[in-house]
Amino acid sequence: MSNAPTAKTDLPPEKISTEEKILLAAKDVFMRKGYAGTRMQEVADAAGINKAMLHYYFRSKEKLFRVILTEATEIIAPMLVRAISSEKSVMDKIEDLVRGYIAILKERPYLPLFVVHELSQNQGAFMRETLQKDTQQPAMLGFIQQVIEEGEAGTIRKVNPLTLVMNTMSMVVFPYVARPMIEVMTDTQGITFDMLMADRAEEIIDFIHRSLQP
Amino acid sequence: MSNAPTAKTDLPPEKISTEEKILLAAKDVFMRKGYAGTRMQEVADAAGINKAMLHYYFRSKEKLFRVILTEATEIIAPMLVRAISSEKSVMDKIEDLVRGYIAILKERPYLPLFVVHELSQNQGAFMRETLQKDTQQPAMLGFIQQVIEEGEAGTIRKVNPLTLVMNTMSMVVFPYVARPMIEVMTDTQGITFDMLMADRAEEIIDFIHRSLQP
DNA sequence: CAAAAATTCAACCATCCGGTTAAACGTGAC
DNA sequence: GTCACGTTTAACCGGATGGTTGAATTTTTG
Repeated sequence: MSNAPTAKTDLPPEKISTEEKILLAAKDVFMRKGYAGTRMQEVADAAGINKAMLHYYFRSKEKLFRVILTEATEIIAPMLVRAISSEKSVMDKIEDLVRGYIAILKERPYLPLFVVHELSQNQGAFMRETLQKDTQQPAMLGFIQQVIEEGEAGTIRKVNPLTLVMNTMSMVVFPYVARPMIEVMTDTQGITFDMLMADRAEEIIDFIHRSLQP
Repeated sequence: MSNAPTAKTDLPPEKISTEEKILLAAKDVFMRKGYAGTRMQEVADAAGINKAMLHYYFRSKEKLFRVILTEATEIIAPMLVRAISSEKSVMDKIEDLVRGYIAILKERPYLPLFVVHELSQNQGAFMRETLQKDTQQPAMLGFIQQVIEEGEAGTIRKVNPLTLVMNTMSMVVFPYVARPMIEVMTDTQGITFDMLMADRAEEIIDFIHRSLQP
């Protein structure tokens, strides 16, 4: 699982290692099909290699899956923490949070559904601890405190901090989770998902901003 | 797949037919594990019957699954349509929508994640058409029109109707989809999911109400 | 009650699937 | 060249899994 082969994959510009090909293919298939729905053969085909190679680089389906899921969760939690750890006002932090997440989700639309689905299975059990550490930092407590303080100072209205965070995350993430359903409901009307999402960040920010008026 | 057996399942109060036992068990297992993650043996065990019975009543795993998924989607779409088909104001319809959905979700917390996950697989392809019919009724167009009219009349502020619906649905449904993650993030702080959800309906209504002020 | 129909079960089958093996291939070091 | 090492492949293995069968049992019907 270590050396970089130079093998026959000699696309002149990029020499992408077998290990990387596997990782890329596995990410794609696992994200779309989930752990249970993924067949090792399909990953091998997607990577353009033999099935045995998967077991050569990663010892088992579960090991390979863990790499992918860990990578996925390492994108989610830090983004939240980063946004609320700055020195800005509550509303500015919310703006950073909304814009940051939506930018990430535009690149990785399958990510939330994947993480949530696997976390609800025993498959995801192993990363609960990691996720807890990431999200239970002083940053979160500090933000909760800040929401209360600004509420009392009158910068924003008094609001339950957890409700605020939950509402924000809901509006940002849910459309990507519900994407298959949204597409079913709109695609006969000439509306594409991307059209709906084009100004989503600003719409959400406006919605929250109005709702936080003192 | 028709007659009601009186068999040995003689629990004095309720005589629940084998077919119903299967349906109940299948609902439970499919909802938690998804199609790919479900084993017919597990369904049989959960129903307290032999595996061959499943194939006697429903011919295959897929047939059984379709019954469950169809049932699930027949809960979701009509609720939306019903709420927005009344003669009430926009804000009152939103209130009905929020309270109605949350009542349903408290009974069936796995439902959204299940539907969305399967819909994103080819497994769910067969019911796209059904879902389209349900959600593209005149009711939706009427509601969109009403939001625009009330915006011009000044009852509420001018707002993109689709954004309003999407924000509402997001805040209502997302916590149930993200439940595994929310529980990971809060369970060390003595906060339970039910505590978070206790006043959720009223919090959402308040949030939307404030955001719709002209 | 006896024949017919519906229901239940244990055992079995074919296929799929994750994983293994052993041999072949390529490449860099000496 | 050739030895050693990392890499690749085809063939194979055993267990899990969806599905089948035929006989036994129970319920319904005349």
